[in-house]
Amino acid sequence: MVKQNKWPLAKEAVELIAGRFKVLSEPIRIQLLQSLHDGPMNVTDITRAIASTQPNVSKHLKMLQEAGLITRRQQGNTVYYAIADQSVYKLCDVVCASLKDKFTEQSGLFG
Amino acid sequence: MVKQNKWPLAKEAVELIAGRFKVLSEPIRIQLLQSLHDGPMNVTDITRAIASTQPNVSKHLKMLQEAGLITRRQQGNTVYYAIADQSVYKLCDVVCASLKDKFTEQSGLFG
DNA sequence: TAACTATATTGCTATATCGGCATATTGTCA
DNA sequence: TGACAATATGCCGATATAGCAATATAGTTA
Repeated sequence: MVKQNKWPLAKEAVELIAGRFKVLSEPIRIQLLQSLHDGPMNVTDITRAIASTQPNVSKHLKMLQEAGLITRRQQGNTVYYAIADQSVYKLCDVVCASLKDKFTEQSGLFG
Repeated sequence: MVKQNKWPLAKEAVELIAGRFKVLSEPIRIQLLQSLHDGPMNVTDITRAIASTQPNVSKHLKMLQEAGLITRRQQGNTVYYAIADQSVYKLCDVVCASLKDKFTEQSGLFG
């Protein structure tokens, strides 16, 4: 039961949709979004949380921000990022359910 | 109201999720999935429907199939592909809604 | 078997982007 | 102002993948 929008989608709409998926297509960016799930965090703490380097984290946070998925708030010389679009969690959950189904089905092949 | 799975997700789970998004991150693959929305189609018809080349269509169909999103059925010398995972439409709809919200909000900035 | 059709594969070039490193920028505080 | 801390940016080499063109493969039919 999928709520449908206008079909077929315009070419430009398709590109925007694909672009959104592209933003989410890197594990580190999924991790960043996850680390912001329970509230805003600054770059240093995020860097520790996901065990990456600060420049790399900053770079990917910027991409997420430009995509409108997170917000940036500077306070003194520390910068807090926060989730701007809760739908990303919905997307992850839908994918998780799909993957789970798939693996369950596959394991069923062996009784 | 987002149904939560186990958090934080394991590193391997994050990679699988990102991988699923990566499959959906190309406009042509979104188009392919759309063209299969109303039922199975063969490669030639799909190629016409999305105005691409046959080798390119075959390549991307293969990727979608390997990701478990579509199925392949050969009948004679024509091959029919069909949707295997309806969740992709759900994903597109969630993204569409998010994008629509974003643009609505932005247009609101101008009264 | 030969010709034909439908689909898949391979080799290629061009482009995009990742992570790492060095460094620039900006804010704070002594 | 100078030293320091937090964050951002620019450059790099390596890798991935898109689309194209040519060709291979497999099924059909005469």
